[in-house]
Amino acid sequence: MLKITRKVEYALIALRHFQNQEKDKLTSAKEMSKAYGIPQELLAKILQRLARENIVDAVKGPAGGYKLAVDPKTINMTKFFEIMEGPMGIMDCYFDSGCEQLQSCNIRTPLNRINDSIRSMFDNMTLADITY
Amino acid sequence: MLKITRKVEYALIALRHFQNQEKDKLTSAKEMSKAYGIPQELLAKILQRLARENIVDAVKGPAGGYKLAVDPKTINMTKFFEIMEGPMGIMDCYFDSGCEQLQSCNIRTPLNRINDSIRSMFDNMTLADITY
DNA sequence: TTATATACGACTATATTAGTCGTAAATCAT
DNA sequence: ATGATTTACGACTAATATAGTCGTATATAA
Repeated sequence: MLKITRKVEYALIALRHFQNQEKDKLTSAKEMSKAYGIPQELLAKILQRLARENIVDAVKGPAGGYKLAVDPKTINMTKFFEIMEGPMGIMDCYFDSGCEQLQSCNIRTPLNRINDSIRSMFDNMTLADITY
Repeated sequence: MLKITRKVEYALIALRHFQNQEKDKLTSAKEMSKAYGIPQELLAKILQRLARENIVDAVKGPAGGYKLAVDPKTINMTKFFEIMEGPMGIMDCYFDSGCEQLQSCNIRTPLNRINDSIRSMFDNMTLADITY
C-alpha cells in the first residue's frame, strides 16, 4: 500500500552516493553494492537503466563504473519514478481503460483528485530534493 | 508502486454507496457485490472489518445488511488506510527498525520527509472528501 | 425450523517484486 | 593476443504481497 519499490530505493541510494562523491569519480556496481549491502546484479541492472536514460554515464572496462551525467535539479521525481517503474498512479484506471467496473465505479473522480495531488507533489520535487 | 489495494478500493466504493443511499437503509454484501461487480466473500470481509471498527453498523438475519455508523467527515484518511491495511509508509523503515542497511542508508531522511508529506495530505482529508 | 445474513479464520491462486544467472561486448594492462 | 574487469541485457527463479475462495458458526426474521 503506497510503497516505493526497492528498485527506486536503490536508485536513490546510488544517486545520493554520486552526490557525496567528487564530481567525476567513477563508482562501480560492485563497490557500491558492497558499501550499501545491495545485491550486486540487481544494483547493476538499476545503474544500467539509469545509464540508458542518461541520468548517469557508464564507463566500461577495468576501473570503469558510473557517475552522474546530469544535475539532479533537472529531473523531477514523477519522471524519475516513471523511468524506474512505469506509470505511477494509485489505481490502474488512471492510465488503463480496461476496467470492467467502470460503469458502476463511484470513486473514480475522487481518487483521480488524490492521484493528481500526489503527482503534483512529486512534479514539484527534483532528484536534488532527495539526494541532498 | 504507490498503489492503493483493492481492499481499500472496495471499502471506498462501499462507503460511497452508503452515502448515495437513504440514511438508514441497509445494503447486504450480496446486493452490493452484484451492483459493483466485486467478489461477494471479499466484499463481505471488508464490510465486516468496517463493522468491527464501527464505521458501519451490521444487522444480521434476513433483510439484514450494513449501513453507515458515523459521519464520514469524522474519519481521516490516514486512519482509514491504516484500519484497512496497517501502517502506511512509502518504505518499511518508517515504522520497522529491522533494516540491516540502516547504517549505510543515505536516503532515510529525505524519504521520511516525503512520507510525512503524504501522510499529512491524507491527515487533512476525511472519508467525506472521497465519498462525496 | 428454514432461509438469509453477518462473522471469521484458514486456505488457495495470482500478481508483483526481488534477486540470480548466463552470455556478450568493451576496455585496460601485461 | 590474452586475461582480468566492468558494463549490457535478457531470461529465469524465488520470495512476498495481494486477491479471492471456502467451510463453518451464529444471529434473526418469517
